[in-house]
This record gives sequence, structure tokens and C-alpha cells, in this order.
Amino acid sequence: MSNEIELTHTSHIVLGLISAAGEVSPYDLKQMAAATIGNFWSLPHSQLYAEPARLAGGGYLTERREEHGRRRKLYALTDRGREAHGQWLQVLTPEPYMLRDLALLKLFFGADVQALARVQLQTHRRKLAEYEQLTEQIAEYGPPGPRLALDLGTRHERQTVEFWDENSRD
Amino acid sequence: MSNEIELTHTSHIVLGLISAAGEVSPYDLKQMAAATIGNFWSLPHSQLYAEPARLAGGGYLTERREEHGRRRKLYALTDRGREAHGQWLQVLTPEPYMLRDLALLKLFFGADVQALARVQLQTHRRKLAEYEQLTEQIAEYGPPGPRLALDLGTRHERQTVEFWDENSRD
DNA sequence: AACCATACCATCCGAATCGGATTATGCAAC
DNA sequence: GTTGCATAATCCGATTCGGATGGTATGGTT
Repeated sequence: MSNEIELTHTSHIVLGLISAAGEVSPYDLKQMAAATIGNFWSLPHSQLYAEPARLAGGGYLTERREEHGRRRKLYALTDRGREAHGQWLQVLTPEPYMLRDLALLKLFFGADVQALARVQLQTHRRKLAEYEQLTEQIAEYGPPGPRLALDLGTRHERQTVEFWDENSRD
Repeated sequence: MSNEIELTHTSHIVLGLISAAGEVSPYDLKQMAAATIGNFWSLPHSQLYAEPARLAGGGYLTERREEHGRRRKLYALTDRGREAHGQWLQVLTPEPYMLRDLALLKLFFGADVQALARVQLQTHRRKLAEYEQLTEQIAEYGPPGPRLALDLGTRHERQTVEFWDENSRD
């Protein structure tokens, strides 16, 4: 029940989501991830089924089944899990980010700027609009983390739109 | 010599680098990647040894050995490789980027903003300085791709510095 | 000539991740 | 009572990760 397990980025995401939500099913995790961090950090939903099981094996989560209906698996933090999450939050992270942008890659390798720009412009305008709407909806009270993250995300999108816009002309 | 092979992101990076450089060894690729796309797209150097071999197996590259010295493996594009690279450049990419930022993740999950900001500020100021220096060094003639990519990268860094700076106070 | 420090260069491998195909389950409408 | 849809979960082969490890040329020192 408590084999030694290495905690990866994925692990900490799962711990973080469960920490915010209480007791949840993998499907709930999938929904939550899609609505929040999915905007800047991708992971296949299959991970959100596999990882909780792995974490339970390491003693970071409890696992039980719904009594009725679908009898889905439900996970919640153990003390160990809560502890691990808290620790992780406190470790400073000097690493820079990785901007996995296929368009940037193609741009670098010589793709046609304007063609690229036209399609990227659409994408990022949409994303920006989405973020701006989210900003209006997000509660003023409640934890500041999501608001701050959204703010940074929005700025990046604005920046990106500006860049592709400038390069879509002449 | 020509099994069917799926071309992944990694494949296209290797094709792109070789396309720019002529005939190179995996070690050369590693150096090139580190100096260029390594700034925004990470991949372990082991990939740059494995992938060319795989591409050669698919008929996209030729593989030969140096006559003297270390007898390193050298790879160059075949017509098929050149073709594949050109095709790839022309396909529009509507996908948005993924911003794999550990600091953003922690921010979202409630880490202390100021602590995070202080250390991130250092990181990104350094990166920004590096890009600005690069900008001065980069040749005005030659392909515009790298210049444009550097420009976008610089803007993102500037943006990021600004964000963390604002959030490092009070 | 033998040494050794230091780049330079290459491979290996277990674990984690990816992404999409596939299957199953409950519910409501017809 | 079967059709259709949204929900929910699992599987699996291929790819990627990241770091440990191990070779090889070069130049300087004794």
C-alpha cells in the first residue's frame, strides 16, 4: 500500500487538483484540468486515470468506490498527500518555461510568415477572448492563484496576438 | 532501408536543423539545438542521437561515417527528407502553444506569489538579457525566421519580467 | 614516452508520457 | 425495450524523458 513512488509534475497536478476539490473521480479531474490548467499545460486524460491509482499506491491518496450507480472510484488526499502538496508549493522554481509552440518552430525554420500569422491570429484572438470572458466570470474573493495565473496567461495571449498581427501584413 | 516511419515533432526538428546545416553529426545537432530552438523547445540530447538513425531507416536521411579520426556518423537529407521538410513547413498550424511553466502551475495552485516572483524575476531577467544580446549579434541578412522567432521570444520574456516584477512587491 | 586532465562524443535504459482507439455504463426519449 | 447520447473508464504501442555511464582525441606536464 505504500511503495516508494517518485512524484512527477503530473503527480503534483493531481495532488493540487484534489487538494482544491476534496474527493473526486478521475473523470472530475479530467473536467477540472480541462477548465483550468489545461489552458497552458497539456496532459492526456488517460494520465488522470492512471496517476491517481499510482498515487494511491504510494500512500498519497485514499481510494474508494461509490456505493451506488456507476460505482466510480473516488480519491482523496491522505495526510501524506497534503504534506507533499504543501512541500511542493514551497520549493522555489527557478526554471524558465518551455513555450511549445509549433508555429514558432515553423517560423524559425523558415515557413511563410504571413500564412502562419493569418491562422495563428485567429487561434490566439479566440483564446484571448476566452480568457477575457473568464476574467469577468472569475470571483474576486477566493484564492488569488487562479486569477494571477489567468492574468499572466492573458498577457501572453495579448502579446502573441500583437506579434502575429504585426506580421500578418505587407 | 525504407520502412514506413511516422514523422513526429522531433523528426521535423531534426530535418529542419539538417536542412539548415548540410551534413552533420548528432553532436553537431545537439550544439545547434542548444543554441537555437533549445531556448523554447526542450528535448534531451539522447533524442538527437536516436532520431537521425530512425530517420535514416525511413529513407529521409543518408548516414555515413567519417573516414578518419573519430569516425563519427554524419547525416544528410535525401530528396525524400527535403520533400518532407518542405511539406511540413507549408502545413498551416492552428494549434495554440503550450506554456509549460512550473512557476505558473504553482502560482495557480496557491504558492506564495512574492517568493515565486523573486526567483522567477531573476531567471527571466537573465533570459531577456541573453535574448537582447543575441538580437544584436544576429545578422541582418540571412533568413528572417530565426530573427522573427527571437523577436517573439524576447517579447514574451519582457512580458514575463513585467508580470513577476509587478507581483514581487507589496 | 608515459601520464592525466579536459573537452568532446555517444549509447543505454527504465520510467513517464502521449494520444487515440476501444469499450462500458446510465439515462432519457420515443 | 430499444435507440441515442453524454458520461466514464481502460488499454496499449510508440515516443519521450532524463540522467547515468562509458568511450575517444588533444594538449600539456613530468
